[in-house]
Amino acid sequence: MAEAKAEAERSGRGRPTLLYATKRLELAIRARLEEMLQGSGVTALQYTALTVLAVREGVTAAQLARDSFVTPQAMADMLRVMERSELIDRRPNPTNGRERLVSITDRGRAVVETHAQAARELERRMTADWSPRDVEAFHGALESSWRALR
Amino acid sequence: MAEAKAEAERSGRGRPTLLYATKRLELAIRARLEEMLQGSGVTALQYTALTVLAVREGVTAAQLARDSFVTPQAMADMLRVMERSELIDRRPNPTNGRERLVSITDRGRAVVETHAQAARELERRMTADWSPRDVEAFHGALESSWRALR
DNA sequence: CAAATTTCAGCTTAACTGACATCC
DNA sequence: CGGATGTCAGTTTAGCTGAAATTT
Repeated sequence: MAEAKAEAERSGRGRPTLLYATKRLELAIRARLEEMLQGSGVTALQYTALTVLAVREGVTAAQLARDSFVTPQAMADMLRVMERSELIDRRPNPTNGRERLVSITDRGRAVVETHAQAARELERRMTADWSPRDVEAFHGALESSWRALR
Repeated sequence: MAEAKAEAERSGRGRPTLLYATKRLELAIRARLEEMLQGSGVTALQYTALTVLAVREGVTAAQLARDSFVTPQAMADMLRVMERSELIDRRPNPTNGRERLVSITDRGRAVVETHAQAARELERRMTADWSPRDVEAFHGALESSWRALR
């Protein structure tokens, strides 16, 4: 057990692992997002999904599930709720009968825009005092490590 | 709605937001951690908590909850399960009767060590081809943005 | 047939809110 | 007393597994 402690010391004076540091940041973001969305009728998870769908038209639930590392069932659950709230709609793919393509609705877009200002503020708060280079590097690092785990 | 799309374009050709990029990475890490822990009897969440407790002796549940941005009740739930599995124990603080200090047990430490190799491999995979500088910068960025949201 | 997408059903876990006792 | 800690009870949500229908 002394070894575990020594290992931790060697790897940076008790600095949390990359794995934990990522989780911790995600939890903090979720907490702040939920504050921001108080009373809006959408959850932090739904809002995050909407920001993705706002720039990604006509994608299948299965593809979204793969991108997000959740099961198709979990994604279907979320989409069903969002469809009921008319934040998204799903239409059969004309060129592939079994697929249903997901799109954001005008109402979904309105939700995103209503909170866009606050969301940008949140990101700005996270990256206050960083250079544009640093922000760019952080973006790149998050994306690159995500891709490495696919 | 054309504005939302234009905004997205301007901010980087449909690049996901920092908020989503972080969540997506966290989900990917969790999925890989759970593969790694198959059959070990601990969840990804418990394992991550154990790695923290391995380098942080004698802390209260309330403090852990604050650090992790979860409610005290959620933390209590998790600790109760881990105590039952004898991964941690809790003893009254001699200098403060109401507090119960959490410590990792030898068994908890053994779990961490059993998977330390695989966890390091996971982190290495995330940061393959990065310079030590880049890894350090990523660590710093995760911690700094977490701190900015507290 | 094999593979992929979607859906249904049932379940477990992780979180929440609210209330309350306890202790400095 | 006020503030923090811890716990109990009940609920909700998010995720899972397993199984089946459908289509390419």
